[in-house]
Amino acid sequence: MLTKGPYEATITEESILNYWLENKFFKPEYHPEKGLQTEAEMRADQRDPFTIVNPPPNAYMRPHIGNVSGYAYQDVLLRYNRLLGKKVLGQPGKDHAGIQGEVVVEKIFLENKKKSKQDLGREKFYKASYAHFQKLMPMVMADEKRIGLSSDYERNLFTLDPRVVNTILNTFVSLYSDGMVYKGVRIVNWDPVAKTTLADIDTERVERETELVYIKYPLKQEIDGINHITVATTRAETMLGDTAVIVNPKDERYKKLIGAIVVLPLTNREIPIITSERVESEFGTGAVKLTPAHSYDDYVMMNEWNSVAKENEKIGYINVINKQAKMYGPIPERYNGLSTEEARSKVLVDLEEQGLIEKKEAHTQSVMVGERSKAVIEQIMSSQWFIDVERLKQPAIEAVKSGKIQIHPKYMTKKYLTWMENLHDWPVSRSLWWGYRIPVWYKGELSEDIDEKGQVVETVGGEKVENINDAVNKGLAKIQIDPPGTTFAVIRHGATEHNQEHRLTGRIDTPLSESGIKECEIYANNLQESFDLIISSPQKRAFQTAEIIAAKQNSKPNIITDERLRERDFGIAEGKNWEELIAENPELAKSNSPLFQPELPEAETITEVESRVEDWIKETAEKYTGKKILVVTHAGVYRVIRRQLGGMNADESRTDIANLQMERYHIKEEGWIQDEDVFDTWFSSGQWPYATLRANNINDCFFPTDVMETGHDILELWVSRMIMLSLYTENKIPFKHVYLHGLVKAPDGQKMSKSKGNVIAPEEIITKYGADSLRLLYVVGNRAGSSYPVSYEKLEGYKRFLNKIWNAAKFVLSNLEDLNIDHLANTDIKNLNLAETDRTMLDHMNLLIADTTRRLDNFNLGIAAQELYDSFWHTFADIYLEEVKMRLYTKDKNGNPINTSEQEKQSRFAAQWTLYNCFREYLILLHPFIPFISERIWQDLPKTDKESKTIMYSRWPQR
RNA sequence: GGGCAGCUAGCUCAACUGGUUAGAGCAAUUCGUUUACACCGAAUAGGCUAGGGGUUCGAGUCCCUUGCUGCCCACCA
Repeated sequence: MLTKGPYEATITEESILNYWLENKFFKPEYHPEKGLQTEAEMRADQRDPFTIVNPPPNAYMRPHIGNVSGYAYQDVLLRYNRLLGKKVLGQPGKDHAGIQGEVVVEKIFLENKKKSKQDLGREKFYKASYAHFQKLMPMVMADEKRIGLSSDYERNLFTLDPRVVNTILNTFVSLYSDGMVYKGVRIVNWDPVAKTTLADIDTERVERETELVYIKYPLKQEIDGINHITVATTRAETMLGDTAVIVNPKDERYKKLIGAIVVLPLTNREIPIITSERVESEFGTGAVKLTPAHSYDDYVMMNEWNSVAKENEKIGYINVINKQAKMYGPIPERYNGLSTEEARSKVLVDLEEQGLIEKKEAHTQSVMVGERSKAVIEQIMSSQWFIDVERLKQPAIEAVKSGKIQIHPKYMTKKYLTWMENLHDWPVSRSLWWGYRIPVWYKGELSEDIDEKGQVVETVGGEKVENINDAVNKGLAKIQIDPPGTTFAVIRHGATEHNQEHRLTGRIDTPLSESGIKECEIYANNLQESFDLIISSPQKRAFQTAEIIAAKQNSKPNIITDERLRERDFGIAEGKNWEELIAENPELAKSNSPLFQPELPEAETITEVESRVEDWIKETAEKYTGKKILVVTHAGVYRVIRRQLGGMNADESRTDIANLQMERYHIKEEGWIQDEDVFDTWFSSGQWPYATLRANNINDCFFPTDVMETGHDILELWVSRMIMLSLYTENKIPFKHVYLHGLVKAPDGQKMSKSKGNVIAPEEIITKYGADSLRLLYVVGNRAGSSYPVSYEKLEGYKRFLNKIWNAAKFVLSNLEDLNIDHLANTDIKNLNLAETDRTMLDHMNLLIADTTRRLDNFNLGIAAQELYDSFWHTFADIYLEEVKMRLYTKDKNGNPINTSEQEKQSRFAAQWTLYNCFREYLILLHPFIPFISERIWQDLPKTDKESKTIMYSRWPQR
């Protein structure tokens, strides 16, 4: 029974959550009538799918109240669609968080173990970080559960999970083979302390007092009595790398100097005067020294100039600062090796001596520093991996323009399109250890140097390479998932039934069972690897398996059979020879086992099998060096092969799809070194929707997904990438709708941030007001895209609303106690003696159902929730319940029986009927928003046998 | 500098494609109530929807314009 007194949200919610989890209601396998199905049954289940891939939160820290808000919106949609009768999947995940993740973990190691990442070494650091993240993930997941997010936690995935690796890396390899990946020299933000390149987002700006120095650059030839041009700079030392002086083409003062040659002081290099609209004539002298290698703006201006300039007028860059932030390259010897500050002073002294300094003035400059290291960022030229987005962006623009993907709120569409249309090539490499290491292998060490002209050059094993294609062509680089060498991927044939009978007949050529074929097909569909060759046992089932897989391979590999892979004795499957097996189980000898059929080869001992398999491996590895081979055989030989390969000091990895396990063994070729960089996190999270579903082998039933729900702040960074990569890899849109929520602000309206110390933990709110109240705060009256502050007044109000529902439930249930629920369910509305107030209530209900449905369908969650709130409280509770009371009571104040006449009884029944139906519908309508309390009351609501035991799988009311 | 959004009751926000008298919560004032709920109910007050102009039978909503506020992008060498 519902307890008397105020509603105890926290206690109730915890037990309801356990009830849901224990019954596996969050799994798409759960069916309202059939209960929990197997994965195969779920796959065959004809209900419409509905999928939301949850944006993966950072796994290293517990989310704050704003991070959790998204789950509330996602869950409203998940639960609503479940009530509509769909097969619903919420796919959760946790993010490794790139640079932030690396910094956080390193700090912890430094504090706890007094070891830096260099002390640990790359491999150990990665493993330790992985373990650390695995430990933290359940904590982050606990918060997701607590807010009620009804995602399938058993399918939760970490972004670096081995099951998603192949998908992510494969995309890069295939982008490369489609000519959409290149390595190019580009200006980067280099953090000389952290020794890494930084994305702009990982930097911040600080104000610094400095001096703006006016320097005279002499002209080679005097023009109209002018013999120099004066530039203003705060970074005099970079003049050693100047390649032009740039002025605004409209600036009258310099018009006649455009195209003139300047002799750069100190180095005596000759550089031209060129133009750019970007130069502001009012600042300094209106003439700017151009150092494309060390200033992002200059770099941009160089590219712009070069894109329109004639071939002989193009300018280049000269890199004069190295990765230690020291002066380096084609510069006078006396500056070599100085820090930038030392060089600046020295340059100024030298210029002063030559009388080239016109004046100095104080200037406030904002300099870029690393967000974590606080070190001054040097912009330098470096070779980076890029993805050419030209061919990716058009389909992604089209998908949104055509309305195949809809963005809510609609005005954000423009934000997306503007960003996409201005999108430039995407630099995807990051100098980190924590992430997907770029699958490129070099024959010898890759090194990046500055040559005598200040140009970035790369060498592989000491040999200079022009670009990555050049390196590949020369055999110095390979772009592939596995390390160079021969790869054996081993699976056994696809039969699952292993009853005794099957095993006994299995050794002769029986075909795959129906379920075996199905299993193989699922496997082949979900296999994210391509093979050069398939080698199969000549036995039927193995060969069939090989054929099914080969048919799904884009590389169309040949299948060859090898007699040595034949399994001759089922006994070795158990690791025993047949004699031992019969000794254990004498019944076998009496059976019709083909084991005793004379036409078959003799059974072997394990040693014999091992020796023939060993021969085969050696021969194959030699014959097919550098290939990737899939080996398909029967279970016993399969095990022997694995054992043998495992003993060959080879790298191992394993994937399981359906009931089939694949183990890969790389027999590495000596001398190959993998690229040191990892991918930008957006490269992996940009593949998250299909990468997760593939890893769980359910891409075929749940992709494309229905809704991507996330904060509007990462529309460009994340959503755009998912659309591009999905259209490229899957040739499908990743989702049909994008719902962008606003950001939750602190109670004072300020942005919530750790540094401001105004971060609120969800736990804090939930223990005080309940998860349902918090969900209402997120949803009620808020519209997509708009930010809103945390309001304790509102939370208080929503807590009271829950209490109102609780008490209304007590009233309704206590007045239905004498009711036969089957009788009520079978009573037609026409036979009821409805009062005016009943009809008004029922009409109101019809309207409410229609409104709520329409609003949820249109993603107007805030209005839907608002109307439900108002309707329940002010129409149902305040008006209808009050009006109906006197008809329901069976005793007056003094305990005397009332409502005893036949007419009164009929009226009472009509009231009960209306009360029951409306209340029941309210619970369902409210359930997506406040799942806990609605479920708790549902448990006590009288129900017919046909009705779902959990409100999660009840039916959305139809009108 | 470019783009986007916002400006509505004292405060925080709604009003879905133009359509009754612009609504909630909190705060305020008055009254009531104990067979669901004092974590309640009823009522009152509070608005030239930032200013100005336009389109329309009709504008918070569409167009123009001015002024603030916030966010994103590009940023002074």
